[in-house]
Amino acid sequence: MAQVSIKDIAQKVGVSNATVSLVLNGKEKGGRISAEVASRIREVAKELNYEPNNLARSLRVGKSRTIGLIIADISNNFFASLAFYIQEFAEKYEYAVIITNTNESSGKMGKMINVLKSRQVDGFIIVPTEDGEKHISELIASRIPVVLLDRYFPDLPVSHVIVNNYHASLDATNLLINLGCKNVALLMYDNQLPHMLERQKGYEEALKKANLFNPRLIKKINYSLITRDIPEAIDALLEEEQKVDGIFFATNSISMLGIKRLMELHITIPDDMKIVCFDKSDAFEFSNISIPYIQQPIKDLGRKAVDVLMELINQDTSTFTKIELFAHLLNVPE
Amino acid sequence: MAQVSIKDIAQKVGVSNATVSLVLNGKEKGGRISAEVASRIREVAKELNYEPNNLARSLRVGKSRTIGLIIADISNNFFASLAFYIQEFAEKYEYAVIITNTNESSGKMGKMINVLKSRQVDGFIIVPTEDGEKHISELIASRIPVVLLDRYFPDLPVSHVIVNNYHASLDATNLLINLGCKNVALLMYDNQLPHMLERQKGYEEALKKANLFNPRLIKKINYSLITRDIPEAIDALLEEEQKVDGIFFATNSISMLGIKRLMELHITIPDDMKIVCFDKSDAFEFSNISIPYIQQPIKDLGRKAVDVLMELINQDTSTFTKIELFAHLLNVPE
DNA sequence: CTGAAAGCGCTTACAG
DNA sequence: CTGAAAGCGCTTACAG
Repeated sequence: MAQVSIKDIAQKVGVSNATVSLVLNGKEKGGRISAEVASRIREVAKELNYEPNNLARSLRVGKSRTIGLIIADISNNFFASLAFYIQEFAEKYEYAVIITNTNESSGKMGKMINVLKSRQVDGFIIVPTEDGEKHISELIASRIPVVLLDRYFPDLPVSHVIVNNYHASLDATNLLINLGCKNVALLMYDNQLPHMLERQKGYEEALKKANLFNPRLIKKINYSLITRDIPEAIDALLEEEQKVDGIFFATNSISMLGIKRLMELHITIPDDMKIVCFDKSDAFEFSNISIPYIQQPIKDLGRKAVDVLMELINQDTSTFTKIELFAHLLNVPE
Repeated sequence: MAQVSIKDIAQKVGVSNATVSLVLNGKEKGGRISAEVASRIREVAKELNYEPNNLARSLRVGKSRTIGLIIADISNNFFASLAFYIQEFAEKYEYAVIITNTNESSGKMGKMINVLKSRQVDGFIIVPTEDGEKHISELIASRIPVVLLDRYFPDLPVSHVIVNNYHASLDATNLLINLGCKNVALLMYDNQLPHMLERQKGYEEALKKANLFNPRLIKKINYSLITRDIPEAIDALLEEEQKVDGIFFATNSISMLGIKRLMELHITIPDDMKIVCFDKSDAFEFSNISIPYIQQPIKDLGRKAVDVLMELINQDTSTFTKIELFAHLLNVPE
């Protein structure tokens, strides 16, 4: 509407648009603008309640100071916190964040990439979905800075910030073994994403080393059928000949429903069944049992993702940075 | 970088920019462009992998197709879901959403309003903070469409979408009364936001009608000191002469810590203490007791907020719409 | 040292 | 009916 522009200020003060722009951007040093003119410009700008139009600026300078964030499942607490921190850190760089959600659909991820591209985001932070490798590699080809977060594709020449899932899972499984479990199960998602496979690998190696590995105890859950698959998996495990005495839940969404099922069946944790979870659930607060879990450094993940992206945007090189953070076990019984 | 523009297509096909723009926007009907030219343009656009620059478009048409969403506390599950739905519905209108968080600070809310304004958002959806009335009224004065969500300021001429907090709280308190509670406490935040005061009012009226009102049983929590104030409040209630037998928790963040405290003290729910909560917490899933709670229609709140804002944006009137939805009690014991 | 002009990529009112 | 031109608000390279 009655948007005040640089032109209005220039007119009122009686100088050129350029001079106004220079002063308002603090670039007066080069073109030694008289102090009076400068202060007069600032005065009028305030008086007219001038606010710069970032759209125009972006169009001109070719940078939008906007990050496109694509999250696989924003209803998951872990990702929601991640989004929160990314926003906080981006703000420090004076970047805005457009958050979108794919609901684990690679088709939607592709669509979101295009939406955000057409809005001229300067870079992407993406938690990719399964089968999304093609979309990511196309994005890379278009030479827009990208950082993958939490999940990654080992073969793609792209920066990422992840947690060492293998080690975390190794530790978690070893904890159950050290607590005396002989038949340790794994509930994980049935997908081919490397981070999930590495959680499986950590689990397997720990058990193999202890001579306790039994492939029958790995249950794979279909993401879109969790409310059906998880109780079924738990029930199946309880019917195993070798009494299952430990479970490693590979994600917090799985642990949520898994623990719920155990409680429904009146199985006492940790007496009848010892468990370890990947990520904390809010729900832990509530229960009076202390459940060991793998704590990912969410804040650091967010910070690093933003830092790496900013480097990519600013130095305009085509190198890539791979960052791996370590997760730690919490609530370990003494 | 090698961004393909309308000009490139025009040049290659040998027509004007205008023609290309018309065709690509499906506005060929007016200016009867020959079918061959149209299809040739589309062909070349695809071939060059053309993607429109929305920034330029926005600058020209004066609409950014972007909503600024300002949330008071994104770490709260209720608001996170709200943000999620708003995004989903905005997408249907081909609007993007820039989500920002104020952490309940009105100073930050003011800052965020300016950041989003300079990015030329077409409208705002805001969950305002306490003491934020001035910022909101300034925003209204600048004639940008605004919808307040979940919270509101009764005196301000601005659209809002809220839940009838009074009725919900009346129902919740009556439930406790009907279950036989004689001394019903309220844990609420210590602020002057109308939605909070209405929750208090519903609580009070129900108890007054039943001749059970006792102002000593209202405990006000300082938002930034919840981990200290909530256990203290619970402990104080338990020392009341008249044995407190029911508690109404006015928000899910309060209920989370409140229930945790009760469990630490080994107070059995609902035998020793009956409770009702405003909003569901994920944590409920976990516990094997069924806790009655007020379910707000989160999805509808999000949908309505977007619908109202879109109307405001499109019809450019200065009327305002006040929408009130009803919440319902769930998990009510028979 | 400083102002006038060009141009970012798009759309639309207007002249031919 | 269609193309050439203007202009959204800004910044910056360039001429004076």
